[in-house]
Amino acid sequence: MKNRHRSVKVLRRGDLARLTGCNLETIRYYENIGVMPEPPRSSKNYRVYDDRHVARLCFIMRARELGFTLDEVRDLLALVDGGAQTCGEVQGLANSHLASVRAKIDDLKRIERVLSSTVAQCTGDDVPECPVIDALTEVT
Amino acid sequence: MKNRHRSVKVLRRGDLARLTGCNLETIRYYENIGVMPEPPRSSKNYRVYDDRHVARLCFIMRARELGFTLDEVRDLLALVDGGAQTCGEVQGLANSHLASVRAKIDDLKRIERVLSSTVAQCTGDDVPECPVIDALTEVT
DNA sequence: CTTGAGCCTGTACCTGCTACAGACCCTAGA
DNA sequence: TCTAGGGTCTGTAGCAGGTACAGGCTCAAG
Repeated sequence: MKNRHRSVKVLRRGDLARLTGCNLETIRYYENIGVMPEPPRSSKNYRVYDDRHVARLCFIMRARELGFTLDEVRDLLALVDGGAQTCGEVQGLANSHLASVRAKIDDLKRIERVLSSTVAQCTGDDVPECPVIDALTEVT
Repeated sequence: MKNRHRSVKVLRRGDLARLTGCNLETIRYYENIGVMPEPPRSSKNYRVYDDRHVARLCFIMRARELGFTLDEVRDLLALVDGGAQTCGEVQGLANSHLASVRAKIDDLKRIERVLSSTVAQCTGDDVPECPVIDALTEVT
């Protein structure tokens, strides 16, 4: 009730940041690179947001959490914005992203194997001989 | 035998790149950021490398392959260069790197689980309803 | 009336490279 | 001897995906 006597409370950039947990500057960055739309401005040139901006930013952040690149996010948004996106199209994007996630996991697992088996040979003593250094030095 | 009549064949930047498989420009970059030493120069100001540069660059590349950051590489090199590095010190660095590798794997596995279980619900049809979009849109 | 908070803009910084422009230098072939 | 082509040198800009700051407005509370 406390805002009844003046224009309805609008969301400014800081509000959007707080509501979504997004960094303040990142919001402007997303606008610059075109994944967030340019919002209307108040008379004092302040950005004015509404519920749909909140929803879109949440969408973007959720997609980023799932490891989609900003390019992929743009593709997803284009499909959604087109209104005529199909489950098949979205599934295609998600599947190719899934493949790259799995490739990264495999890479890291390989690294983990090499690293842990090497470290396991360490004595951990105050001696200069170290299997890790040997592994790095070897011209395998 | 073919170089006997002039000064011993020296390695230039391109040779070092070919021998190690490192990108030409990356060598200069590593020098700029201080992980490769500044090599001596020829009379015409060309960088002149030798075996030890080859060995050091291989060391760096191998560490990078194992996912060490350049900062971590710098630490490893400092220990090695110090001459008095101990197995315990190196093991410490390797172990903390290993922990971050494992953390990344866990992150990606979580992403993989969410993504694959969501995609599995897709019909893949030409319909606008899509579980992936729903998952991204939901204010969970 | 001042102080602090918020917003605006542009720009620089981060990691780990990669690529390019514009200048030299050197060697082999015609 | 000239020239074409490669190599090298320097500095700088670009990529992703942000983050952070300076310098200037505006606004509300005390």
